[in-house]
Amino acid sequence: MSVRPAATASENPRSRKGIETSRKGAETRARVVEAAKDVFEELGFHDARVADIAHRAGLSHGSFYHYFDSKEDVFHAVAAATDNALAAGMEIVRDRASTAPPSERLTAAIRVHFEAYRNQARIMSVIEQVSRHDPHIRELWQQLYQPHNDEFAESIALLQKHGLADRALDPKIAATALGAMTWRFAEQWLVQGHPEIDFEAGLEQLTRLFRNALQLSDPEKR
Amino acid sequence: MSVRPAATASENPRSRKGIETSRKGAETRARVVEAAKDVFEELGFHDARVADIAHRAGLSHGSFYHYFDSKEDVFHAVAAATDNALAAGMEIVRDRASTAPPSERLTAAIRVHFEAYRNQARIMSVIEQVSRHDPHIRELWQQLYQPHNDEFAESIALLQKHGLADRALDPKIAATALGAMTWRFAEQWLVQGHPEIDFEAGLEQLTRLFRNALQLSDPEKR
Amino acid sequence: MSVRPAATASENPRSRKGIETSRKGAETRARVVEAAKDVFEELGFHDARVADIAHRAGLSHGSFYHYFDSKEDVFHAVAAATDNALAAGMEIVRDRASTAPPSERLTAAIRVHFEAYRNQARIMSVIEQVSRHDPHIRELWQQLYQPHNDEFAESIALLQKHGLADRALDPKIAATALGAMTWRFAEQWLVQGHPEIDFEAGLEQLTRLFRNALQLSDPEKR
Amino acid sequence: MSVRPAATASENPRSRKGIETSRKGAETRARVVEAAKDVFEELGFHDARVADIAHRAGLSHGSFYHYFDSKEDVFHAVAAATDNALAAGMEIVRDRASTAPPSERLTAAIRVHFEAYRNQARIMSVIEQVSRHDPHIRELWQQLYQPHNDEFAESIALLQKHGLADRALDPKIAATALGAMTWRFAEQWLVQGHPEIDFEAGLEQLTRLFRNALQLSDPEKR
DNA sequence: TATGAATGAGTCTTCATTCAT
DNA sequence: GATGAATGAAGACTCATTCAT
Repeated sequence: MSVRPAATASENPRSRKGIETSRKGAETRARVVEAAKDVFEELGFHDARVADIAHRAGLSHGSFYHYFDSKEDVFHAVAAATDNALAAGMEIVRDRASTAPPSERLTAAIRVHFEAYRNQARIMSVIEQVSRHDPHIRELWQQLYQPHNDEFAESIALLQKHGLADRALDPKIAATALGAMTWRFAEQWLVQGHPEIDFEAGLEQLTRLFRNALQLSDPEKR
Repeated sequence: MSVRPAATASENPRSRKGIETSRKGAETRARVVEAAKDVFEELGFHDARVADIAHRAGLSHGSFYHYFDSKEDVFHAVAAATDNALAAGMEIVRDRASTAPPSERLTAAIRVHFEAYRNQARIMSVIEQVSRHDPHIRELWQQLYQPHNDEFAESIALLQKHGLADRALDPKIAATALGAMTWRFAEQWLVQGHPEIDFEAGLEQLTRLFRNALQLSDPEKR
Repeated sequence: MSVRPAATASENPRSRKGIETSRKGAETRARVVEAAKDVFEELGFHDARVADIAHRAGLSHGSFYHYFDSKEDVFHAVAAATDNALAAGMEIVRDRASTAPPSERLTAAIRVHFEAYRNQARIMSVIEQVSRHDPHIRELWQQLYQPHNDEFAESIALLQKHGLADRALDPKIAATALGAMTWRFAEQWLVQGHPEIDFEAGLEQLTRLFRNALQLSDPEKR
Repeated sequence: MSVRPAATASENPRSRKGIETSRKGAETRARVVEAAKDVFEELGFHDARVADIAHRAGLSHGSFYHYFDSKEDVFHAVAAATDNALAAGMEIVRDRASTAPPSERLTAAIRVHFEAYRNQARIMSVIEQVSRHDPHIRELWQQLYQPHNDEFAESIALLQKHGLADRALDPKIAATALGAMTWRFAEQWLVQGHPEIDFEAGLEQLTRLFRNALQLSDPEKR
């Protein structure tokens, strides 16, 4: 499922940048990416100025261009980093998932997702916005999101086959709709702080809505 | 629940602009709002230029400022108009709803929502983006959205009281999460065209997910 | 022979600029072109800044872009204007030429050329430089220059046919080489001021070199 | 006539740069000059970046400044090298010239000139451009060109005195004008590839134009 | 010698907004 | 009401050059 290709692409921009990089250079570059993430989170993409980013990275205005070709370019790097961070979280579910019963797997998956989201929430909100106008970001995003959606759809289909989930549901649509719920709810809850409920309570409610929606029943309960 | 009439939107309804609004002036103003909506849908808020809007309205660059104080100002007018259009749709549900059984009311509500969304989908996507950085828009948006959410939460609570819905759900959270699902799914489906399913099929699946999630049972079925 | 197409092209840039232009606007635009010509003559293309041009036209920095898309764009306008000015000069020769004997025609043509050049010399020097890196300018230039060269070659061929010019010369090559002499000598003489001789003396010498080179003999002298 | 040795070109031959020039250092320096020549030929002076030159020389960006003080500085070195290459060609004519009859000497001189030009044509075109704005280059160029022009003028005067050339010509002006022809024609022909004729044919025509222009007659033909 | 990180002045360009007519 | 000319602040980006290692 790895998203490497896209990530790599934005690390080797087409320009001469970074062909030969010293340790110090790599560190500075990382500092710039972090600074960019902070600034984008605070101001959004459009209102963020390259000068802000450079300044926060403790760098002169011009030095920014030693590392990135443009504001878009850093943004791609930030998105790729976020992408990687989230992907790492997702992997975990996959492994743990194999043996456990469906409802436990679901619970685990939702928890992992929200825990990952909690750390990346603000920047992801920005990424989503930008992806509407930047095909490159959109593609990067699809590459991360799509596999999970497909996998989720397959899980639903499997459960239906075993009589453990509502057979009237179209797996693809259900996966998309429930994914939409998770994603959007996470943004409202964790970024905009509404509703004001504690983490465990939110998780529990979300999980229950999921189970209900799929009419999920565990095998041993039969 | 009422959402303020359109006049509210442009902040200073009787400000410098439009003190003496002739018939022709009102028509031109309306043309500008429409043009603005088109342009915002195409380019988003930031990339839309006042010149684009004026041009599409068949107006000179400078004349734009006879009608609106700024780009923000037109945007508010556009948002208010959208707001009104959606609110009108919502009213209908309310009236029809009183006598019908819960599941029918839900079905009707979801249909109305998606039908309204279908026409306003693109501009709403833009409005959502802008609302993240524009408190005025955010407030406007809250004024529309919150009442529905509250109403929805109350309905859920009522159903729970009558034993017609899953009592383990927190009405507020459930209302928010299911609202998030509807909203986000509508955007993916109707704006981005994914998944590619026909309108009735999408409606049917969404409705079923809703019913399942709430564990909704109709009174007569008991 | 008119070079209108190219000239027109640079007057209707692809952008929205100048679609509707008032009298005042046209005047300002003309002032910008003149200012640009002055600045380019003084500093050359690369060292000329848009700010210089705007300032010399008595215009704010940003207003420049009301009339032209870029520095390149004004340059094209300047080149087109020069092109037109020279072309007008050339026309004259054509008319007068028909009846006069060859040597007189030659004398007249050389005089006209140098008189035209004298006024446009500096800017033409710049245009020549730019044309090496700007295909658009190069083409514009070719459109002016080529027809004259062809016409000159035809004249030589005709004279050869009548036994009035050295038959061992290849008309095309001779036309090109003598054109090169005229052009380059004019630049050294009229732009760089070397050698320091008066206008009539220079003209007389150049004319003699031309006549000698072609071994031109007038019909009546036979 | 001698043109200053290459050292002159880089202004401060024993300045900060190259105080202790090792064998390796000298080689690298030569590589930079060659790289610079290539880049200048391709992009012209203004569009050539120091980074390009360093890169083509297989050198790091910063190392460039071990060898040259500035972009101007390398350019001077390149110009000096070209100057030397051409001067070498010219010497040959001088030696061979003394005994041969005028027309043969002319033929030889033109051939040598074009053969030299053929190899240096592109860079010379750039040098000419730069010399318009760089007094140092202009002077360097004068130092090469002027002596030849003077020598040529003297030759013409001598021929006139012996009745072997058109006495109505001013030797200085004729030398300048014919030099202009040679120079400019060479550029059009050898750099821009127009007209498309083979080397010998071009040479033959040019030579004939020269002879005609001067009304050159060989002594033995008298 | 060599490297590449860092600098910052210099320019172009965009665009919302104002204003005289 | 309408026009389009004019403004100027804001910001992105380039590149020659310096410097610590």
